[in-house]
Amino acid sequence: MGRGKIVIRRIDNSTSRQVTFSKRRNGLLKKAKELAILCDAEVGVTIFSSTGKLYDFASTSMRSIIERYNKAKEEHQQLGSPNSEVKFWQREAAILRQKLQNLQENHRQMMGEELSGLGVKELQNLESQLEMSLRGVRIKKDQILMNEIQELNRKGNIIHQENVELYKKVNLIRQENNELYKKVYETRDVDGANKDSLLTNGLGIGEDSQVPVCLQLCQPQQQSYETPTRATNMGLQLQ
Amino acid sequence: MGRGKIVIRRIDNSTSRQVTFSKRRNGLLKKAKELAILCDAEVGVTIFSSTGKLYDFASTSMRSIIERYNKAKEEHQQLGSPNSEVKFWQREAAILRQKLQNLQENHRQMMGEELSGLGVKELQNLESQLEMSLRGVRIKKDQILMNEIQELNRKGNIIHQENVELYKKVNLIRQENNELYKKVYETRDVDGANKDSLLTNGLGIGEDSQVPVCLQLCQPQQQSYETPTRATNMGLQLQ
DNA sequence: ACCTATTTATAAGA
DNA sequence: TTCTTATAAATAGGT
Repeated sequence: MGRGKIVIRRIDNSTSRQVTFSKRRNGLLKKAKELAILCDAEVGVTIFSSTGKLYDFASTSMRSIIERYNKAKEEHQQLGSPNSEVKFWQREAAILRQKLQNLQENHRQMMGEELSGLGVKELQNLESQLEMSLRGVRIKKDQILMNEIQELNRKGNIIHQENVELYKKVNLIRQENNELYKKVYETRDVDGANKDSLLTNGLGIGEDSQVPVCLQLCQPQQQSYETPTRATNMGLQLQ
Repeated sequence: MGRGKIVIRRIDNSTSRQVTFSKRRNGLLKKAKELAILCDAEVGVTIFSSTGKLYDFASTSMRSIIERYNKAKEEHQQLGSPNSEVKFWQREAAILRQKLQNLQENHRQMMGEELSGLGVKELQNLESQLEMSLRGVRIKKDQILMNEIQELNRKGNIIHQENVELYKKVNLIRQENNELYKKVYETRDVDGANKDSLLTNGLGIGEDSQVPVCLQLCQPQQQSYETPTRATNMGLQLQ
C-alpha cells in the first residue's frame, strides 16, 4: 500500500528500513488496539527494533498477558499439585474475572446496549428498572437544585437585610447632610466660597447631583418567605 | 477500510464481532510478520479472543521475546519463578477486585442507588444516560412486540383461510344432505321409519336442529391485509 | 513531518 | 468459514 508494491523481504537501505519500521510499528500498534477494543480481546504486542529499542502495547497489562500465555501454553506443567498457593490465586482471579464479565454484561444492558438476547419479559423488567433509576436520579437532582435555590434565597435575604440597614444609615447621613447644608446655605452670604467643596465631598442630595449612587447589591428573590413583600421594592437606590 | 466506515468501539453484535475478530486477527498477525521481516525486528503478538482462545505470533520465539521484554523492563524476576508467580496472582486479584468495585459503584448509580456523592452535573449526565438507555430498551421491546403481532396476524389469516375452506366443504355436504333428505322425504310414505336415523347421523340442517355447530376458530384480525374485508364475516357458523 | 498515488485491509453482504 | 466487492485505511516513495 503505497506508491509502489514491495516484496516482503528485509529492506537493505538502513534509512528507509528505519522509516518503514517507524510507520509500520505505529500501524501495528494501532491495529492491535483496535482489535482489542472492537472484539473485546486481550492483546499484547512486543516489538524490538533492529537497534534493540523496545516498543509495546498491551490491552490490559503485559504481565497479565504473559502469565495468561504461559498458563495457556503449559496446562500440563503444574497439574500435579506443586504450588497450591498459585492455584488458589489463579482460581481467585478466574472467579473475579467471571464476576467482572457478568457485571459488565449487565451494565451494558443497562446502558441500552446488547439487547439482542433479551425477551419481552426481560426488556420490561429492564425498562421499569431504568424508569425507577431515572426517577431516583431526578429526585436527587431536584433536591440538590432546591437546596441551592433555598441557600441562594437565604443569602439574598441576608444581603437584602444589609441593604435595608444601609439604606437607613444613608438616610440618616442624608438628613445630617441636609441639615448641614441648610446651615451652610443660611450662612452663604457670610462665606459663599465654601459651597461647592461641601457638595462634592459628602453625599450630595440636590436634584442636580451629577453622580447618582446605586448601592443595590441584589434583586431579592420573589419566593423569599422571610421578607415582607413590600420590602422587595426597598432596594437601596439613591436618586 | 471496508464498505462502510466504523467507529472503534466494542462491536455489540456477537456474530459480527466474531467475524471481525477473525479477519483483523489475521491482519494483525500478517502485519507483525511483515514488520519483523521488512525491518529486521523481533516481534511478538499475543491475542486472547473474548472466548479465551489463544492466538500468537513470534518472529523468533515467544520465550525469547518475553525474556527480552522482562530484561528491558528490568523486571528480571523469572516468569516461572513460583514465588513471584504468587505475588503476580495476588496483584492480579487485587486489580480485578478494584475493577469490580468501580464497576459495581457505577452500576449502583445506574440503578438509582447511592447517589449521595454526585453533583448536579453528574446527575444530569446519569439522567440523560438513563433516558437514552430507556429509549433503546423501549424500541427493542416494541420491535419484538410488533413482530409477535405480525406473526399472530399471519397465523390468524392462515387459520381463517382454512376456516373459509371448511365452510365451503360443509356447505357442499349440507347440500348433499339436503338433496338426500328430499329424496327420503319424497319417499316417506313408502318407508317412514328411516327418517330419524338419517337426521341424527349426518349433518342435520333443519331449523329445529338441537346442537348448533360452531367451527369458527378465530376472530380474524382487522389489520389483516391478505384477506378481503368481506371475508371477515364469513366465519364458519352453522345456525 | 507532510503529501498523495497506490496498494492493502476489511466491512458488508451472500 | 470463505468469497466478493466497494470503500476506508495504510503506506511507499517523495518533498
